Amino acid sequence: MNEGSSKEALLQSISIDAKPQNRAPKFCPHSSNVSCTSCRLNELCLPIALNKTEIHQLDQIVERNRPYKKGDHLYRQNDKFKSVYAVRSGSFKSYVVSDNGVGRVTGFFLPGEIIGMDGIASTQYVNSTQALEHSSICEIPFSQLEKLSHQLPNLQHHFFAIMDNEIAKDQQVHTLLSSYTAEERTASFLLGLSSRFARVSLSPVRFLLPMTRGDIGEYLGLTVETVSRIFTALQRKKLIEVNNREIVLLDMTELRNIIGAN
Amino acid sequence: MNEGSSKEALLQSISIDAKPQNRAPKFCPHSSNVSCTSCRLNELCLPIALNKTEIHQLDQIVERNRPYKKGDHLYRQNDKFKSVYAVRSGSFKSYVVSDNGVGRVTGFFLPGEIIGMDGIASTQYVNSTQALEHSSICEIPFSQLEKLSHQLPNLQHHFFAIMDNEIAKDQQVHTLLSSYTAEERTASFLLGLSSRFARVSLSPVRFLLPMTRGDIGEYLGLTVETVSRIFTALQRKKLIEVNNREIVLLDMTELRNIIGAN
DNA sequence: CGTAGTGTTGAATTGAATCAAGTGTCGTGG
DNA sequence: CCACGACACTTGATTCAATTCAACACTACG
Repeated sequence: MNEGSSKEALLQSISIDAKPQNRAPKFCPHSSNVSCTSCRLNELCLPIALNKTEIHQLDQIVERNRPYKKGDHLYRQNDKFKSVYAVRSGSFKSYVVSDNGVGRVTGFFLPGEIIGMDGIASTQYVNSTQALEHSSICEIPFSQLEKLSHQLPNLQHHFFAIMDNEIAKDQQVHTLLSSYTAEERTASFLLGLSSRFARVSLSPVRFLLPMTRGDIGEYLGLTVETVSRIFTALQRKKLIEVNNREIVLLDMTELRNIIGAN
Repeated sequence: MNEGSSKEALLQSISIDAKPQNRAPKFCPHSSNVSCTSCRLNELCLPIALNKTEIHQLDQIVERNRPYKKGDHLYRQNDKFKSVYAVRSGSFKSYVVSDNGVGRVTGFFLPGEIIGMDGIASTQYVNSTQALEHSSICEIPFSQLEKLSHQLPNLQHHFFAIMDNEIAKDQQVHTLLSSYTAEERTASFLLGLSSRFARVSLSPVRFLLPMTRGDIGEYLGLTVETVSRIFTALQRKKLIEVNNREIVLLDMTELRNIIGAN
């Protein structure tokens, strides 16, 4: 249905760093961009649970790098661990490549989400992470974050919580992979994306996939072909509508039932 | 081969709280048991990276509960999050049960390992955790651990690292489940156990499985039947020897090749 | 405009699940 | 101390979901 236009609209809505507002840096004159205080994501990101003064302190250690373009690496497997990153706009994927060249996608990251927490233990990153589209991030040198955490109990607690969410998320994936069928995995994946888009005030029923079918397959433990087939199957059942990267969730209830049935 | 005796020997060696030593409490008079300082696991557990004074402070907040017997729960899904636990002896499994009654094992825990870090974020445990055999644990009230972490940078850092290991471990499982065959998963599982036993100075080639085939299956995303079949297949190939719960790894190199081949 | 990357669809194959029947093991109570 | 019952494990036959192999269409970018 009226292809071009709806697609454009979507493309706009999905791109977080849209147009107008958030230019002028306020608290971080050395930065080319918004401070944590004025960042629209501060309700989701590290600043959550911090008061004004505390956020200001956090601001001091955040480095706002140049934008990354599609395919650019944030870091690579075995690089020395140095920072964690908060996605400001765009999206990223983490992946590992085993010796024999088989790749596996370990995660996708949307705005407001934290990247790079693997590596704290080992002092090296265990994943590679690259941008899926034009994206921008905030870099937070971990040693400084750690130091600041001593002074700000809220920050320490919050950071524990973030890491813990990571664990919880991984365990959900564990469940997903160990007992779900291809259809259940795919439905669950779409619903997961949906609520993550909702978190950043994007439509939970209409969005563009930033990743390829191949990426999805490597993440869900399925082949490209299977992912593609499931998409068409779900479309045939009128649960979703697919046009290339554009997804419309037509029947969230029924999608949830697919998983709930398990 | 000479069943009874070898099995007894194993049973002894696997049971961490063996016999002689570690009785008399040293630093913790209120405890019925050893202090962190004198605990044989202190090289693996939380005290790592702490100095004597710091360990003593940690000691103050550790509660050494009565032993748990097989099937006893440490906590259940949705219980209010209160503590993390360090396994002193024995073993535990974590699991979730979905609405329809299908269970999934989310992890196994051996001596020196930390249980209960799910829940920090949500304030409720997301798993249930129960003893697989007679076991004892150290309970560490999290609020106090958090407070102490402010004072002891080493502890904070170490705890970050522990959580991070948890993440790394989950990601390995992710890989395992998303692209490995039943045989690869099983081989990987056995090798994983092997090195965890080695960590606590038990034989890495000869050990007793504390869990059932069913547990293994629920953990690896396989059925009981498949796990059983793979065990016999690996035995036929002379890579392992199986007698009920007793496992002997005959050819670790070849077991690693099974995985490496992927 | 052409080429590489991305996505779809079909047919054949296969690895693991399911169904089914049976043996082995352990803990409990008589 | 033995017998019983519940649970744990094994093995075989069949089925089925997802992979593999193969061919082709679409899209997007230099």
